[in-house]
Amino acid sequence: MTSPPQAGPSGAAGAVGPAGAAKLPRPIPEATVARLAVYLRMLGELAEQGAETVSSDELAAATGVNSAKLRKDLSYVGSHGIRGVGYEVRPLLKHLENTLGLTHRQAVALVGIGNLGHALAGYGGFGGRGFPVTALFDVDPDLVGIKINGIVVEHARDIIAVCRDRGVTIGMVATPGPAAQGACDLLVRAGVTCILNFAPVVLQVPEQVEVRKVDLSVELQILAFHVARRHVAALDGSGRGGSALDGPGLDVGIASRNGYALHGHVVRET
Amino acid sequence: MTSPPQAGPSGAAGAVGPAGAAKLPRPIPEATVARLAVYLRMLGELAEQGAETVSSDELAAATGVNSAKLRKDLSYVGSHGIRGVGYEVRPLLKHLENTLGLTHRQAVALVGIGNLGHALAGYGGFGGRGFPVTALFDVDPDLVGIKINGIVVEHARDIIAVCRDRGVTIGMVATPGPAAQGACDLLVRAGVTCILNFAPVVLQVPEQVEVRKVDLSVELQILAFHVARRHVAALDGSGRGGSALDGPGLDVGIASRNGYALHGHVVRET
DNA sequence: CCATGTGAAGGCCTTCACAGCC
DNA sequence: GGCTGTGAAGGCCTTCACATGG
Repeated sequence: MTSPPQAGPSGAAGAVGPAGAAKLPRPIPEATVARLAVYLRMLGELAEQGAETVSSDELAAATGVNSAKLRKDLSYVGSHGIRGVGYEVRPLLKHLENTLGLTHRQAVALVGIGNLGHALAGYGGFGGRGFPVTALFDVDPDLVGIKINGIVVEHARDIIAVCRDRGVTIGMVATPGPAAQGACDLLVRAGVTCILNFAPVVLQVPEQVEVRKVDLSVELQILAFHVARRHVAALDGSGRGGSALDGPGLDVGIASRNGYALHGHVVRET
Repeated sequence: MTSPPQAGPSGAAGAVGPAGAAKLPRPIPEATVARLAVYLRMLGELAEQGAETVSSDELAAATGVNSAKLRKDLSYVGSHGIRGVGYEVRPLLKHLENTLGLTHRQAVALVGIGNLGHALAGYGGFGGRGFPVTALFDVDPDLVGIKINGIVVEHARDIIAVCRDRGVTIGMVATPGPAAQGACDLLVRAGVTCILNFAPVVLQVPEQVEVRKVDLSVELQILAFHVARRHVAALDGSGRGGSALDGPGLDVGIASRNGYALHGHVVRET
């Protein structure tokens, strides 16, 4: 046993210099990596709108983070902002794509074509963002052989061969709970080192495999807790003292800071 | 600012819990709440297997966390384990259900019956866990009127009336990005205070509304980063595959080891 | 001037280690 | 003896505040 406690980022080794490499840039905090992807998307929208530059305040407001945090995040990737101006949209966009490893398309395999799996297979947003779903697997004879978005569903027993053949680098597990570990094992044996797990179980994986978990029931239960908490708080009748955050005088509301020109963006389904 | 740029990931103000009640001496950390739901599920499985008690080591291993963390988590909810033995499965299960506010079923509304929305609507796991999907909405005339799992899809213009009528307390937004804010606004006007957002945008909400975000593209991009990192590490520093663009000789490292991001990448507000 | 970049401070969370109890 | 419960220590991360520089 002793698999790393996976919960998002697993982790055992912090230092990324295994052998003798002497160069230590600044490691990028995990929390920062997650936000970089969000900045990236917003930068894409800004670029489509023709924006040349953005300030940290603008980009931070649009992505829902503190502007100091955004600047610090960008500093981790060696940002090149222009003082007094902001960041150049397109260069920054390219730079983040590089940092996140989005220079090459990553073939994705999906195991489990049930309710959720079917939706994931049909979701166009992945391919458009450089993550083409390249292989589909299930064990149900009624599913094996059908096509979804032009991809044939194959039997899960062929995971290893097919994934190797197509160069799959990322696996998604959307099977029922009891089947998830088996699917995961096959993906790992196929050489997949990053897995997105939708099944409600904790996957056991070798140390070098990264697992992230998306658990919809847990999300709802967390919200339920807050519903209950609100209910209790409401009985307390505390009248929310307005003391606005100590923001330096930018109390203008949403419109001015959030350009709201989301339209014109590629329509995707989620 | 009255509609604050959404706070950082999962940890702005950790204080969560009843203010005046004498029962819980300490507020429950947000991170703990998220894990309680995971413990709860595992306890359910253990109960089905007929287990009477579990030790913190066992439960921790099964849910992928450190056992000390688990004990501390349970201490926040005032647990009463038995020293030398462990925790009684069923009483603990009931206690966690109580704490998470799962004593009443929470009616859920889902806006956006596209690819993912359709899957969510048909996903049986919610109802079974106390979150019956009670209302479905879309604007597409081809969808309005059809039934999914016995629920009729209604037009999004009726969100306010229908949600109020059916006592919806939790909303899920699975629309395309540009439509998400509008859907969110209607839910809020209907009195919904907790929203699970699958759309790739940052929702602007009043302060008392809680939003959690599930962003599948971001999840994949985070994994892509780890693929790239592994690739670099595997090359042992000798050469970096011709990715020209970046500034300093940064080779991507990663800092954190402890699972902050639990399931999915999640944004909390309030 | 204005916005970036960053040391420093503070907060939340995790982990350790052991006292306490069954 | 075994396991829970918890103070204390340490780590990451966020936030502040201001020096820096176009």
